Amino acid sequence: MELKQVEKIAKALSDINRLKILQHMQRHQGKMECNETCSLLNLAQPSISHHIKKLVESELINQHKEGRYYNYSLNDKVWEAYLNTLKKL
Amino acid sequence: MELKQVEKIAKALSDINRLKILQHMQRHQGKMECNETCSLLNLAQPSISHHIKKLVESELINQHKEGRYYNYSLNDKVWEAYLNTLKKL
DNA sequence: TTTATATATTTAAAAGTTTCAATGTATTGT
DNA sequence: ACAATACATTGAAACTTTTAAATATATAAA
Repeated sequence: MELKQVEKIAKALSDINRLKILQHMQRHQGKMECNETCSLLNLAQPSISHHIKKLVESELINQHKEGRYYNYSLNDKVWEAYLNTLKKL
Repeated sequence: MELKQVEKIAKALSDINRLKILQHMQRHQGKMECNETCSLLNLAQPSISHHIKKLVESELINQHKEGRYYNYSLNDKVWEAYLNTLKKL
């Protein structure tokens, strides 16, 4: 993976709220409701939306629309590539 | 590793210049001269100093004074813990 | 001991990030 | 169709980061 992409992913991971979002996501098999997440993190809805966007843009996670809701999944390939690039830096 | 520390390390890794510094460091067995690094990255000396400080503060690297120069080494434990925490997030 | 070299610190400007109120859009239930 | 719900976008304030000029400190070399 290029350093530019590593930078982008590290940026996505460099905020405690986004880390908590990822953790929450993982523990709920990608099912995550905005309102619930808002109260979990004590943030307003646009903030959650902004954070999720950063995670999606980093390509760490995929977003699938399911009616009114979204489901999320880790992009394992990108995730692995990030960890491997760092390991071999 | 606590999420707060993951955040700090990710922040340290979230700048292309710091990634290049780490890479350069690794490829030179931790021997790194400031001036050389300045011209490599096209940055002024205080900027390099600032970036290295962030890496040291994140505990990703150790700094050993050797006369007028510094030598650096990866803090393997912290590095591993970071990668493992993310892997198991 | 003076001078040169390597790196750190302070300060301040410019750029980027985080947050949320207000508002917009898409989907579902009545 | 209308109201309710889930989420996105815009715009602006507060805060943080990046950068470098100026200056300081530590070590080595002459």
